[in-house]
Amino acid sequence: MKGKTISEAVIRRLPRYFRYLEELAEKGVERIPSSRIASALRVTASQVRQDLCSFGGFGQQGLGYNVEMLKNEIADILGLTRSYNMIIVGFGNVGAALAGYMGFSKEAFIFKAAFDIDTDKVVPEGLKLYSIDKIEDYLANNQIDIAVICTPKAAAQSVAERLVAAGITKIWNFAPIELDLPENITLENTNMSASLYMLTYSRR
Amino acid sequence: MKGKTISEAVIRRLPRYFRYLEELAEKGVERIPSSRIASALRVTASQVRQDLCSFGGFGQQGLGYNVEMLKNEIADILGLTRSYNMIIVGFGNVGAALAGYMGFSKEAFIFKAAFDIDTDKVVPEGLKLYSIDKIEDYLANNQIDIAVICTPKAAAQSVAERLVAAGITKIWNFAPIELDLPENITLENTNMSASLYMLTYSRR
DNA sequence: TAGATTGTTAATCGATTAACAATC
DNA sequence: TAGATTGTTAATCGATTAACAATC
Repeated sequence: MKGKTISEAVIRRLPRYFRYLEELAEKGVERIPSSRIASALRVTASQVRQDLCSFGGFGQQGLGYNVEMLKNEIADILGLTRSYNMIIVGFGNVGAALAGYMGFSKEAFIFKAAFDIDTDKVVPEGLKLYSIDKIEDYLANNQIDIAVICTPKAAAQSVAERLVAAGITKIWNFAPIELDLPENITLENTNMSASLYMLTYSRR
Repeated sequence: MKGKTISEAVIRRLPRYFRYLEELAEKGVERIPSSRIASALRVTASQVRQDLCSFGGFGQQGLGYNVEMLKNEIADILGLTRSYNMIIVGFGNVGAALAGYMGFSKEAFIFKAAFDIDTDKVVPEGLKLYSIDKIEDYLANNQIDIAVICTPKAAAQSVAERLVAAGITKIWNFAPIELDLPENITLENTNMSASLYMLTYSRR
């Protein structure tokens, strides 16, 4: 399977493998068989092997996988070996929560600035808050990798277009709307309501 | 296709249809063909028809779908015709953001109480903050549908177990850990880091 | 009626699972 | 060596797309 492009389905599982491998590494586990990864993440051992094999097998027959090696390999595939400068557009509840969220790797994801209509809002130490008018100015003078849109629905599309025009290629959208952007933009949507609906929908 | 169980893949798309139909309804659009839904959501018309047909066709040949009717039908399937009482466990950045988030339907999702170790935190009007020790007490005396876990990683599993023991069956987990819970619990995970990794991973 | 568009079946495509030879 | 476990191929399963008759 080496050399083939990795499917979206596999990529979506990589963060879970990664998180689990981090835990194992912390605990000092050195080797792990696919069967244990599988039971921890509630998938099949076959799928684990198929997934890991798709980007080049790092296991050893009879011994399983080297935790540290596999973790590093996945980090590399996910692009976690470098750091990313980020800005937040729309500093309401969601924007503020992200800026203060402790779950992100502090070294890998650096919140540089936030933009809002109201520039009097309180921001965490180290983060700068600018008027939303200043987006273009700021992006012309600062190298930013990822923009996070946390504006209300009505503002999101126009903000997104401004970001794209200013050279942003990776957008994380929290506004509850389908953004219409060029093909070359990498867009990730986090739809809070949709997640909640998965709980209100009763299976079976 | 009527009568068959609706697949997970279809269910995951329903919130997007729903959101789009809400927009159309607001604009006063009365009928819409599958082709237009498809282009708005960037899926195929065939898939839209297949999806909608899977829970009983509500379209009319030659005329498309009645927006209001379809919206109500999807709301019904997603369980949005009633309201849900919710509690938040762990009132840090994420918990506070959810409590203040304006994107949820205020009528359908009602945040009743929050629980934290620190009971001196500021909470929005109408929400009560209790010590985390009071969870069992509270749940014995209040009918709660959904519990949201926003604690740090280390506390999440034990909090989840306490919630389940106290009768909670629907859990929305924001803590960055795989919770191990009984089969009958409906669990929805929102993994912020995973979403971000989808942006750092470079396609193509 | 003619045109549009659904509902649904069949064909295709992709992803998951099973199986097992290779090998540590 | 014997046991364990991978890498990988083949089989299965499910989801998406295509096609078109039915019908508004």
